[in-house]
Amino acid sequence: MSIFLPDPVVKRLPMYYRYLSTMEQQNKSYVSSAELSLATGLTASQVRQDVYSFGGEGRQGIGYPVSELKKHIEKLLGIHQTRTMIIIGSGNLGHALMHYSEFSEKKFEIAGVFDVNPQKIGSPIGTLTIQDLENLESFVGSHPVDIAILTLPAVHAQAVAQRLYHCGVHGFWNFAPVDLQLPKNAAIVNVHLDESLELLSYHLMHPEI
Amino acid sequence: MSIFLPDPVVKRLPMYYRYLSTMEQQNKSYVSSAELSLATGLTASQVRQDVYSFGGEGRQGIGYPVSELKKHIEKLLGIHQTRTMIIIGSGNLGHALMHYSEFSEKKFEIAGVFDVNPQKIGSPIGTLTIQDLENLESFVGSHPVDIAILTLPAVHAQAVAQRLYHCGVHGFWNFAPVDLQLPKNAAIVNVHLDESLELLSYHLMHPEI
DNA sequence: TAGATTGTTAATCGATTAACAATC
DNA sequence: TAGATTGTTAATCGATTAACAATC
Repeated sequence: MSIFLPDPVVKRLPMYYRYLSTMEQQNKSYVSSAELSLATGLTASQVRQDVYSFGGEGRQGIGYPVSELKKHIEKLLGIHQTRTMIIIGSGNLGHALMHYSEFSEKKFEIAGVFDVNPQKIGSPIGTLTIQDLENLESFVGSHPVDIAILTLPAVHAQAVAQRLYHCGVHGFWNFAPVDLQLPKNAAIVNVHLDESLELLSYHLMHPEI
Repeated sequence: MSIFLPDPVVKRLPMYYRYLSTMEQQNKSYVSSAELSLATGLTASQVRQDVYSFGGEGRQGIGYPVSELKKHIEKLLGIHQTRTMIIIGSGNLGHALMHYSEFSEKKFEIAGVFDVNPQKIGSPIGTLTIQDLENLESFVGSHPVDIAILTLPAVHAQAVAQRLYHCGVHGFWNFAPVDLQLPKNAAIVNVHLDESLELLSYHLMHPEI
């Protein structure tokens, strides 16, 4: 198992995983780099280089075994194991993610939802009850939590992230429009929706040929 | 105004814009590449190279004028003008984006919401009413629409995107876990939440040092 | 003037692409 | 065997970093 993977390769792993999942459902047993090239928009050469770099194995003259390669990527991504998540902030986005059905299929489970608004604390959300953010440390102390989903206002994100880090939560899926400053062993992935939309605006201004 | 900007630079524009906005609010008039380096995590050299490449101007010995640089990026991104959007799919994510308050402040307006579910059609959503997807073409024909937000099931995304493209909508903010195949003058930005979460899982598996 | 910081070219680094031998 | 396609090294391309002259 390779120690180091370049960041561009890592970022492409989920996409490979998605196409391989689709192909597996279609009972496709082997896929060539040429076919993956067509699906992903990458060059066939890059597909081969990627698979080579992350240690996947194919059969010359035949292609890559779909299920096997999928399982290999699954392990690299660590999505063969179940992850426990909590949601911080029960606003619109928090609610949407609470009910986002893709998660359960993919072994990501939501174990708690927290808010500071007294109006919301105690009210039901899915099969759970919104808890007071005051209880964060005690909850995390008694339940294993892998990932915190941050859907709270930007001004509070950094402080809450620090509290989470200090009680042992090292994974952050951050929807607040700020960059979190945490020790480098924290795993942070940002979903900056405002920036994403601004990027779309740019491409509308500057369409390709 | 530069004709071509490399993709990595374009992707950093929204981040520069965010930091410059914050600094403007703090009444900071000039910012150096060293300060931007600290904030963004990029090197000062890269900040200067970026600004140089997208045609921003600073003052030697002083730094970059915050408001001026912000306005410059604003124009590049095209977010000085108002954009009209419609939402396709009034599920959890569609609802959340409908109420996402960041938009209105930033000149992105939602003009319509569409669904195929007869139970939902006709019911209110914010200040609007959910419309039948059948009415898509007639609505777009009589209202200017810049961007379609796709929050519908993956299996229907491609077909609806094609309908939209053919009636003149060329901007797609795609939340469905598929890659859309459209003519290359279409502007597509994907928000693949499942892939984003899988990437986080990878980083949890392989923390930095 | 001295100090600070940009503007801009050149050097370096790393990612992508090309090529083709290996082999199924 | 002939054809197809991977595995792997080398070449190329482009992005980042370094350097320093220009100038505020």
